[in-house]
Amino acid sequence: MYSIGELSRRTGVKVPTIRYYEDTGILDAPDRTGGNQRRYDSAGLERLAFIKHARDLGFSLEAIAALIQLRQAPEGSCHRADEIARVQLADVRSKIMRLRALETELVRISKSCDGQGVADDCNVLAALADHELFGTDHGAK
Amino acid sequence: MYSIGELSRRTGVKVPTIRYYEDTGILDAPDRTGGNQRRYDSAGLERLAFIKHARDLGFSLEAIAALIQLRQAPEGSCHRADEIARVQLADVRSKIMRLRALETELVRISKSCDGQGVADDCNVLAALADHELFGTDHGAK
DNA sequence: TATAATTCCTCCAGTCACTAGAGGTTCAAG
DNA sequence: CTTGAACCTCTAGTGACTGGAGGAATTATA
Repeated sequence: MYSIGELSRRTGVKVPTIRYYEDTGILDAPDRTGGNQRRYDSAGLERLAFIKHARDLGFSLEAIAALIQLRQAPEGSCHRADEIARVQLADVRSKIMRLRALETELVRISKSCDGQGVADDCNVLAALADHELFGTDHGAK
Repeated sequence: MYSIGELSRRTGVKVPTIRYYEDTGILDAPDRTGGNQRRYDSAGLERLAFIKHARDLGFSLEAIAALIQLRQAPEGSCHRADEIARVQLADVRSKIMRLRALETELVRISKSCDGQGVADDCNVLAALADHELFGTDHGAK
């Protein structure tokens, strides 16, 4: 049996976050001691590790809840789990593309500024003020 | 003079977001008509375009507020603006690296699942459950 | 066994950057 | 002068936590 702090140490999930997961229903409420403290078993530990890993991969809590549903209904189809993972992959890829464009632009901005001049003719500020310098299609989500 | 809707159309920033920017102080409160409606001049338009562009580049509103301070104190040093841009660039790069690691992992997970099996032996779920499958260093921020 | 230090409890508020809705007012066109 | 679009304020909600207050339980040490 693990206390909430022990669970936190073993999974790397902060204590208030564990309680938050319980509140939202993604983590089952564990048994309590006579003094009302949470005591987790290895199933609880496993579940939290699963959530942590999925969160680290960028899955939303909503997606994780769906994944857990699937785990608990083993006769269900794998299709949905695969779909969730593929949506997540597409999302990660689009984020990477967007960030790469930002990187290019920031490099250009930073390169043009040696940090020595006065703000009045600072290229960082000028670049930010003037859309035309690099086209305007940054807003795409 | 532009109404708030006109400003929204010209900058691509939604109306409630413009009001939100005013609330937080990042955008100056404009003059009002007799009927209490906001009317912006070209300075307001420019300022909002600046904010929009910086937001698209991933700057926080806090960082943008600092940048605006610098623009309004033209005798100040360029150094701070350059620093803010460089921090932003470093942040973008670390996000890209993290996302690339996630991409690799998600590809591996997805490839192992044809979506046809049952959840009980679905590799997506197994991969998520088992840290050991790909090492454990996903939590690095 | 007594005490001290640590960990735990609940509840509430705050973060960031918006977004949405209710209920009412003003503006511009015809 | 009427209609309908756009505007106003205010409140509350989003996601995924994070932090603090104030107090109770547990664990370690003397």
